[in-house]
Amino acid sequence: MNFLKLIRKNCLFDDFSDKEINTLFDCMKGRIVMKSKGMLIAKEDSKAEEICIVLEGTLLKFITKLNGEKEPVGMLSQGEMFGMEQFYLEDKRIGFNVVAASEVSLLYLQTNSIVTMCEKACPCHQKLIHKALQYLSRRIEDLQNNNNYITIKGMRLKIAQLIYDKYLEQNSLQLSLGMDRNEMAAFLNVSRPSMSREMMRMRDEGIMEFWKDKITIKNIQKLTAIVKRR
Amino acid sequence: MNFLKLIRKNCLFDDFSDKEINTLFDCMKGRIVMKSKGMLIAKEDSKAEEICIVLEGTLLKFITKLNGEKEPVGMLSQGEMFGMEQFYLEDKRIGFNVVAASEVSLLYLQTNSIVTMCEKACPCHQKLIHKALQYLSRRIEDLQNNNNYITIKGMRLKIAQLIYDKYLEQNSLQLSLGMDRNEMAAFLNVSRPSMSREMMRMRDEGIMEFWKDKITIKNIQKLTAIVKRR
DNA sequence: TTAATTCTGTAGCCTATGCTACTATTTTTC
DNA sequence: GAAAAATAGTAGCATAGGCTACAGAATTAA
Repeated sequence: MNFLKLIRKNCLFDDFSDKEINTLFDCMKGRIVMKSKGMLIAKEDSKAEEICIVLEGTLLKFITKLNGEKEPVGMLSQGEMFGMEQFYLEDKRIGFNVVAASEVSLLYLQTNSIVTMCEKACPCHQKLIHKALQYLSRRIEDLQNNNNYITIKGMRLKIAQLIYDKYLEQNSLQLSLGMDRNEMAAFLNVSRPSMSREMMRMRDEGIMEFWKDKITIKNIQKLTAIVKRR
Repeated sequence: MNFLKLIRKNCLFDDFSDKEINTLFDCMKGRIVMKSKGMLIAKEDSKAEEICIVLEGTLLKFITKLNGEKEPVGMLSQGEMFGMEQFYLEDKRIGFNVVAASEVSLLYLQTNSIVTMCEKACPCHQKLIHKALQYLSRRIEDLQNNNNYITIKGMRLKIAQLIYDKYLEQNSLQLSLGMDRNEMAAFLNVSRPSMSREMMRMRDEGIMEFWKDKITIKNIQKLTAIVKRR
């Protein structure tokens, strides 16, 4: 797949013309880097001076806990990026490690030039700034929503809400969670066996069926009933 | 207190000159509005077209739950604002109600003009954009930190971490929480009696003393010991 | 000052959930 | 295709913490 198609997977660049992208690429001192699986992309206390956009492959974010254990805190797939929100902070500290989960190609762009580039205030300049503000705003919204799952009281409610949201998102009674049980438990901030136990109960009550990360909602009324009264 | 001093309490404007502020005020179609205690400032499903900065007084944010109950979700004091992060979202929906908790004076500014104003790319334009990006980034950081408390397992750990953070922040063994027990419990996402119970235990063990929202750390070693091994 | 209301601490009960195994199944590796 | 490593379900026990209810302080209102 060609470079222009790839870069448009990223939300900052999704509606720029070929010409504009080339201009921006120069403006922002773009450079493309390939890394192989397992390589360290960024250390958690390094400073963000560039945005890093995933063109191909997957990155893994993790932090090192005080006891030395590594805790995964998310992943970045095609089109996603990191380094933007840190750049504008006092210390620019990234706060997590990034490692390649597969063969990856990455695009680095100077974050700095988002604000300072092209003194003539070219039209793509404005659009890019708007996109940047949009991106950060969405991150805020996401975080506020993520809080939601963690804040929700009750195992059944957490599970139901997650499935219900995926149902709305994928608009189908057959949905894919996109994570395994461990990840799901971590995401909901509960223990895996307890979660499993409750999922089995819900299956027994005919609310849903599941196999690995595929869920089939069998009784949408019951599911909505659980979700609605929170 | 004069207008210029007041507007500089807001993080977007904290290092602009008088002249620049006046320019921006015109550019962004600034208008100042007074409201009295109890008045509704914004409804939760209205659209953000302007930023609203608190010049004087305090605003209260709350959401209406499905059962009709009002749940407070934060407050805005002098210099703080709302409406910015929502403006760049698809639907611009604010998502919470805002009501005046006291006599207030508010400054409204057209969010739109942050990106589009002064085609000549005047210097204050760039600075303002940078400030906006900074503000949003800080919000992200804040949210990520708030998650922390909620994610922490164990009553004692939650309490200890909160107090420890306040200790670092206020740099004194005698500190002020700035919230009552109910707010604190809500903030840590636990029940008030359970929290109280644990606080009493910690007092009995000589870790701390407290009276209302004032805490005195009696044994900082013990406190750090709790916090350090998470 | 008294009354009303809002905070805080206390007690006791009970359930939801964490945790530790262990097993069965599936996927990966070589 | 056998062995190894993930992944998922099950069971049982221990307990942290939720909830209700009440009492005493302290603050606010009248």
